[in-house]
Amino acid sequence: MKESTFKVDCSYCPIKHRAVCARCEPDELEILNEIKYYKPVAAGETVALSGERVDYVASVVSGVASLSKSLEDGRTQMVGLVLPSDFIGRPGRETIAHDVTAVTDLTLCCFHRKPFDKILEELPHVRERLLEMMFDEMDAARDWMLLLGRKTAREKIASFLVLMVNRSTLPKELFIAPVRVDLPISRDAIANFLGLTIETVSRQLTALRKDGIISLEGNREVIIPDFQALKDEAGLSD
Amino acid sequence: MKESTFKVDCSYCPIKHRAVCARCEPDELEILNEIKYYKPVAAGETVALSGERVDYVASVVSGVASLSKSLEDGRTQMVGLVLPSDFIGRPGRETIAHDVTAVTDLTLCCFHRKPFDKILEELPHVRERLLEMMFDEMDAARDWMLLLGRKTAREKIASFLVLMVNRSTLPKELFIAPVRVDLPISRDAIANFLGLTIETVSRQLTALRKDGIISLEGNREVIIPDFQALKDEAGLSD
DNA sequence: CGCGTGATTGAAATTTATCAAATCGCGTGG
DNA sequence: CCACGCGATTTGATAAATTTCAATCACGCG
Repeated sequence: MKESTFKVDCSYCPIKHRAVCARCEPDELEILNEIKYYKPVAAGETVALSGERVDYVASVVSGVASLSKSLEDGRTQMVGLVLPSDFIGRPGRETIAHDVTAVTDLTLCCFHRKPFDKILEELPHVRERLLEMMFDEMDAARDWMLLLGRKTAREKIASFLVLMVNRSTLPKELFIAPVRVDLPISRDAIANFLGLTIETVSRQLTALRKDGIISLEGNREVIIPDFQALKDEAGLSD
Repeated sequence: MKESTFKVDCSYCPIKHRAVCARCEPDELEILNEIKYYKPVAAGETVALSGERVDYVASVVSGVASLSKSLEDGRTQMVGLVLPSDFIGRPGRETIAHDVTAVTDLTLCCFHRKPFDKILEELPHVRERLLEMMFDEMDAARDWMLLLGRKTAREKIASFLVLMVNRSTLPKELFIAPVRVDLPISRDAIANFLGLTIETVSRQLTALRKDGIISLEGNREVIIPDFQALKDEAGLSD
């Protein structure tokens, strides 16, 4: 695989305030800048497979990726939804334990593993920010476990929609009903996210529509007339 | 809450090789030692509730604790099983997002939040080790999500038993069949761990027993004549 | 305009939960 | 040392939720 890679000035970076480099001083940024390279990935492409050796870690600059794990018979569960500014990879370890797939077209800001490991030792602000991001991810994972283990199909769908709204809509926009969300992933991916089948996802979406909680426009757009009503369906905690 | 707290010399610490302080130099240990205090917690007691302010973080020295989250109607999902050497709490944040309960009698090695936050900034080896532990926890959480979202009840039980064996048995002991494990938690806790009901847990244990995969001795002891056979039931990946 | 992929709908099967009752394990007091 | 009692566990019958299998529908594209 020899795709075109390139480099872009950090000062224009859309994720500079939230990514792993967010806390860096200019001189630290310069050091990171030297080892970084951009890498585009087309939607649907596999970034890495479970067990594979990956010689870089990366920040997602734009696009959506998914992390997933599978059983031998093909059942798969998404275990991470990776949005812009999120970090991919594990410093200090060569292999990964899950598949990474580009859900949409993706731009990665990659760092070769070796130099990045060294940077982690030398730049406290990177290590600090990475630790904080891991804690946030852990909190999200725990919410997700509650969803997977205990929520009903309807609650799962509602929770998912609430999550999508929270991630894509500015807080103040929530006061102007109705809210619109664009789903970044297919029904199949939603099913893998929620531990359901495609059919159940579809059925629950129509059920919510028939109950007036949402309306659907095309396959990827959801309109929510009353966000609170949707949250009530989600079993709270989101 | 005014329990007896006390302090113990780090050199006798049973978890010194795996805890958050594992990488510390003697002088770093000394700094940690100054702010630490031991705290015993009785089995069944609540260590902290979701949303509560907690003014310390801690390592588990001995015993087992659980992290769990609940929906308003009482459905509960365990989101973490905390064993000796594991770390509890989130530096840099005052409140926690899940309940923490002592499953067995517990000894905690606590650090007041404020000084610990400062130590995180000053002692690179603590920060480094904590980051590594978080990555491990994240990996475990992702395996757990696959289990919750996609495994059948039987596979969940088998996976749980495999996990218990791996955590409590030395690798070389696995070659000497049969393997014995002591379950650290009740059926109810197992159900909360696996996203099942008590009844299903009980039924699947009986089913595995009838199929000759395990045998049960009392309520807390499991004997596994053929560990590989059990792993086969777990759907691998564990 | 037909094809193909993704989504929806329907009917039946399966898994797991729920409700109810019996039994077990174990510590306690006689 | 043993009967008693209580909580934990197991077992049974039934109900509910979700999956599975099958068919149809919708829409973008060549």
